Amino acid sequence: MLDKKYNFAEKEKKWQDYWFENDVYKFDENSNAPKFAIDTPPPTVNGHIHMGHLSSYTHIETIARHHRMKGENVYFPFGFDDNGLPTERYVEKKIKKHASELERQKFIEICLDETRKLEDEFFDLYKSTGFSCNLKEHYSSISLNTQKISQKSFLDLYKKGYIYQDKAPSLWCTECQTACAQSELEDMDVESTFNYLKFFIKGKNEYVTVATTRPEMLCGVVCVFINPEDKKNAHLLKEKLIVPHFGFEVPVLADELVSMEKGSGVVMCCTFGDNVDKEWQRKHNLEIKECFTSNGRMTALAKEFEGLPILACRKAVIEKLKEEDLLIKQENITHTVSTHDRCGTPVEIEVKKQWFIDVLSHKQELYDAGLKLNWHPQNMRARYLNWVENLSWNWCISRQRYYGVPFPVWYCKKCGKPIFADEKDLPVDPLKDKPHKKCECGCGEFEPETDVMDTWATSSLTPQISSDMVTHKGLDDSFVPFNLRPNAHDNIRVWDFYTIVKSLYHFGKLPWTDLMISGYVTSSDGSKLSKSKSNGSGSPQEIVKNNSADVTRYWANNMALGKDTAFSLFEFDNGKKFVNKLWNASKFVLSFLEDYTPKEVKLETMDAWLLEKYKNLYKSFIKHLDTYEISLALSEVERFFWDFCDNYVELVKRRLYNPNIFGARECESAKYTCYHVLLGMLKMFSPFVPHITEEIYQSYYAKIENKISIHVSGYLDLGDKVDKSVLDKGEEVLDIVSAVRQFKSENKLSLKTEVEDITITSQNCDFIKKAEADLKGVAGARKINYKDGDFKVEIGKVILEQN
RNA sequence: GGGAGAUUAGCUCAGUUGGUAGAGUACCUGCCUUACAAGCAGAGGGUCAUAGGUUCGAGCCCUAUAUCUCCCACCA
Repeated sequence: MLDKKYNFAEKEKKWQDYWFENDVYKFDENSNAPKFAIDTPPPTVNGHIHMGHLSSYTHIETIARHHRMKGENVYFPFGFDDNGLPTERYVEKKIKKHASELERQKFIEICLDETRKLEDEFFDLYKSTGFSCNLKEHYSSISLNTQKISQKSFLDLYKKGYIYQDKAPSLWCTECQTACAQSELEDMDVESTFNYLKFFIKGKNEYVTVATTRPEMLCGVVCVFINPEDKKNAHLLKEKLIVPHFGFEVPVLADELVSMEKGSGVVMCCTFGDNVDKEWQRKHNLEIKECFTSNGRMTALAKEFEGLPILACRKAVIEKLKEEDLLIKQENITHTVSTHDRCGTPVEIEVKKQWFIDVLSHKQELYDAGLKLNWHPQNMRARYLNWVENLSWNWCISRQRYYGVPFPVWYCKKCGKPIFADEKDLPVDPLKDKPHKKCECGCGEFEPETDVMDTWATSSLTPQISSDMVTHKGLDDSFVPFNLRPNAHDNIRVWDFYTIVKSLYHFGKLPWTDLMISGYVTSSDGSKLSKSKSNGSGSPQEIVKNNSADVTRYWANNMALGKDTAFSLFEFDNGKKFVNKLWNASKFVLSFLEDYTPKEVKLETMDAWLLEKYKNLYKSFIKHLDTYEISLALSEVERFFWDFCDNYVELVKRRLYNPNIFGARECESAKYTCYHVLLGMLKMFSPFVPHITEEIYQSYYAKIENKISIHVSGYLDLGDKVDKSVLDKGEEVLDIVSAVRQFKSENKLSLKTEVEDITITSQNCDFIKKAEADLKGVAGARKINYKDGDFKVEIGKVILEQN
């Protein structure tokens, strides 16, 4: 017997411990069942988790449970992305110090320590939400084993010619003082001024107007461009121009990228103010002039402005130009600048020696990969393709930082050639370890590579890192392709893209077959939730604790796939009601099944109808979950469930209570139906609300089915041939019930009020007659008359209660 | 500038092969019905953004338009 009230706090904890202790969700390496491998997103350990993460993980969770219920051998690993800049930034903020202020080793130790604390918090939340990933073992992107895999990947791609080192322009963050990748850029609107400056023509008292938003870069101007079609300014090509204030001269060149309409139609070029400068530098082989130091100060080029931060210098230069009457006018504008997603600082372009993975020469291959993968929802494919089409930088994987996977590389002190570590020695830390061989030039002394790898250079290997926990094969493709890569849409251009790159380059294979892309949870005002801003409505820990894991999961599972949803606790009410109803309905139904053993019986009409309806539901339920339509699957089974409660149970409860009146076989038929349909529903609900379904299952069905848990008990498939005519005719019986209820409601009568008779006009009287006993009961009718014709229900005389 | 999505009841949103507009919630009217008042029954409430088109038939397909959100590009 189930308790009168369901105590979620007690039960949820109980089952979480039970699942954990009994390894209910363990992946079976020796199983012959079809494998379903999930490339679980390792959360970035850089702050506290929010409802967005929780909802996205719930979706993954539900899919994992679904496949387990289908009898598949589900590989659902668990890990943390705890290396790299995100973590460093988190730690820097926390200790209020820049990494460069500490000794390298000390800083790394603090990072390790802080991530461990956060990881404990993540772990507790995963467990208390009932996640069925393997909680007993997890990978970490900073562990030595991961470093080994990551370094091996580096060596392999270098050997295959995908990785190169070059002194080339790369994106630079002056705040984090490191190179970054195109995928780490974020747009930001900034108030700025468009400054129209006088560039005098050498030897003449004439000037050309040049407009710029970056006057502080005047010291780095290398030339001025006009459009080759620009007849008005064509004469300038023969002239030299004098850079305002700084006074040096630069040539005028022509390039079709210059827009004649923008600004004054004449543009100054520095190396490097933006992307176009980068292209011009290459195309016209321009001199490289560095205006900024790596921490965002002006270099000696800026003369008296040397040492000033970029923005301060801009102000100072503008003042100077005003004084010298070189500034014609200023326009206030709002323009978009690219900023670093980790700190919000506008990025600059710097020329430094960096390691790159070539993606630009494989665009087509990468594009085609996007076409071959199954995206759910489908429109997310466009985002990937759009990203690949617009790639303009190779993937810079070196970071001038500290807490990350080191490059397995040294440089010869004499000739400067890189020396690579031997695979068998991995992982290596070039700062501590030394190469075992001499350089080709005969020199035996080396400088270590001090850069570390971009965190994505490692997390793009999650299929290998996670499967290594089972295969112990390291960088290996025996688990590839995984069945599913799930993540939110912000990661398409980052994690998804990079994982595809690595898998194609290493193995020539796609890393997975399917992607499931979740939307964002936004705060109630529509803004994005973030780990640093606290604009959510409480921490996930509190929400789960106050509302139960099942209700929280129910909420998350109702989000349409790929769509952003505003968070609102109000939406939790549905889940609370649902859980309560499921408990009460199960309690009621099971109270009739205490000594029941299921056996075949000739079914009553409405019982047969419900079973047909179940079969119909089952088919579409499986279809929805197989295609990751979680919310549709849930809403369908839920609709069936409420219908079961309000209509079917009402129809048969008298039969269940009174076998002596309705007949033993008739009662048995209802029991048979209740037994199977409730079991089937619990199993279907189990991926969504795992705790309450387990509690109900364990209190009754587990013994009969002899299963350790509902979650590995398999769905209840009653066959897929559905008799559509039975479905329709059964609905007509419900229409009769509905008509009687309406009559009573309109006449303000209690539903149990009895009536003398009802007269049913229908073309299905033969069918309805077979359900007469149930119908009489629920309608409170003493007699039923039948007529052939178009559907109509007439209610006879009301029998008033006799006291 | 390129792309994706949204626009359906007062509110939040479903609606996946084109076939009489749905749910929850709110409001209203009833009902203590041998599970559930965190419940049950019933009622009202919609030119499915706008304008055209295809079709016997369009919320759904096509073409424009409007408003909003997001991604990308531009960012002299």
